[in-house]
Amino acid sequence: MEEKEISQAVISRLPRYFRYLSELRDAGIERVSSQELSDIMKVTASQIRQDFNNFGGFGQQGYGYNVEFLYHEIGKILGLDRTHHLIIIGAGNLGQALANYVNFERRGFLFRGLFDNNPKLYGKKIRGIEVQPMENMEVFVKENNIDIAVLTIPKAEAVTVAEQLVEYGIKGIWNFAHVDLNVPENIQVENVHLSDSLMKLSYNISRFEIDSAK
Amino acid sequence: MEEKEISQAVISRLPRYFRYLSELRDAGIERVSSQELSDIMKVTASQIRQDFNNFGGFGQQGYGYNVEFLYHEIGKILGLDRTHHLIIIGAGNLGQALANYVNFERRGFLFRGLFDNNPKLYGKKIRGIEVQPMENMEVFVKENNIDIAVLTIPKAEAVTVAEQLVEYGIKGIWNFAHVDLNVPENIQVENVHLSDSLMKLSYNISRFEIDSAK
DNA sequence: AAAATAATGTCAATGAATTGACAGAGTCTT
DNA sequence: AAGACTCTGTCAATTCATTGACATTATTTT
Repeated sequence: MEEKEISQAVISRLPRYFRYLSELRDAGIERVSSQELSDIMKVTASQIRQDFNNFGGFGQQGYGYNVEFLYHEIGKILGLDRTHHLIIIGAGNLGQALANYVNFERRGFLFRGLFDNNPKLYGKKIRGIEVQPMENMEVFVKENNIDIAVLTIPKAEAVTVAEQLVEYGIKGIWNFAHVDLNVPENIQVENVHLSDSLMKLSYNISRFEIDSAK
Repeated sequence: MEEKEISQAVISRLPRYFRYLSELRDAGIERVSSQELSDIMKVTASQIRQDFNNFGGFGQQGYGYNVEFLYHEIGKILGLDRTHHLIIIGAGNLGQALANYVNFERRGFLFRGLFDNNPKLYGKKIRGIEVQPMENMEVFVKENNIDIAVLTIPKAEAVTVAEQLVEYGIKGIWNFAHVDLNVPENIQVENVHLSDSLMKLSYNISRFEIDSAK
């Protein structure tokens, strides 16, 4: 079983394929060709075939791809066939918003715990789950088989807390703190730097105005 | 004035440079070489020089870069020297969380309005700003010189609302709805697809486990 | 059942992004 | 003020990603 490393460029496109396939599926469509997908998604058919082929042949010549099958295969590749247990560290506005976001459960991401170091929040319930002090994290992570931690705390604390979580045995961190975490290679980090994203938007707005002034 | 198109790959890195420069600046550091930045940021010195050079020479041979100057230049490139007026459409948990996020103001992104179509929310105040019905959007956008709309509404509505906003004269959309918007070329869209991000994390966790089992 | 059609999987070509190398400009030391 | 040193800006080389082309295999039609 030869394994070639798959680039993050490809991985980044998978969720989008997954989303479109889910829509086709809901619409009751059974088969789809790379050309059809290409038209809908506005990417080249070649790229679609190339991307899918990284994981082996999901299609059939002369037929195309079976929507249901492809949908499930991509789901499996993305690890959506298994259940993840996640905790949220930081029960501020963003932490609470994420805790309330029910859709993640549909994909197997189960919200299990919510932590903060503000005593005023202790005991407050979100979707049935109480805010706990951060001292409880260690025991909670170990006893509840938590694999993902969502960091929605200020950057000053984020680096230290991340290191602790790694010690407790977490496997991945979804990082909303505006700082680069310092964790071992074997721990996966996915950053959501909202202000970076907003700055990119700002750049593109400015650039467009400059360009069109010419 | 020759203008070469700058790739989004470069743009995506600018906010991170900006962040590190801001930290160096706060630490009172006056100058920095591409090699030093390289060590701190874990990217190649060559890339740093290449990136900065897209916008003209900010450094000096034998000296390096002046932190303060570089910080401001990058800020200008990102359009942070001007003020943006933004409204948030969708006063649910995420919309409220973003509305409460004060740090954006520091960078010139001023939160001006909050809209929803749930009457129960009308009049609710966040940071002094009342939730308004979405029918008010058109007049509000035009009268208040709004250039950025933040979409935190369900995907079913997002596409239509985005089209309306474009008509009203918005220049950029920060899209948190899990759908691809359909807007003209001259309107900038920056997507924040949280579930895509979570799926990527999931993939990387799964992949690492598979890899290390070998 | 054969011919025509459709569409994948894959190889090759192109294009984009990153890295490496170094000449030359500027700084620092003595 | 001269020489040693530093570090950028930039060109070239390399690596990575995307696109194009097509042989092959399956499907559909007649």
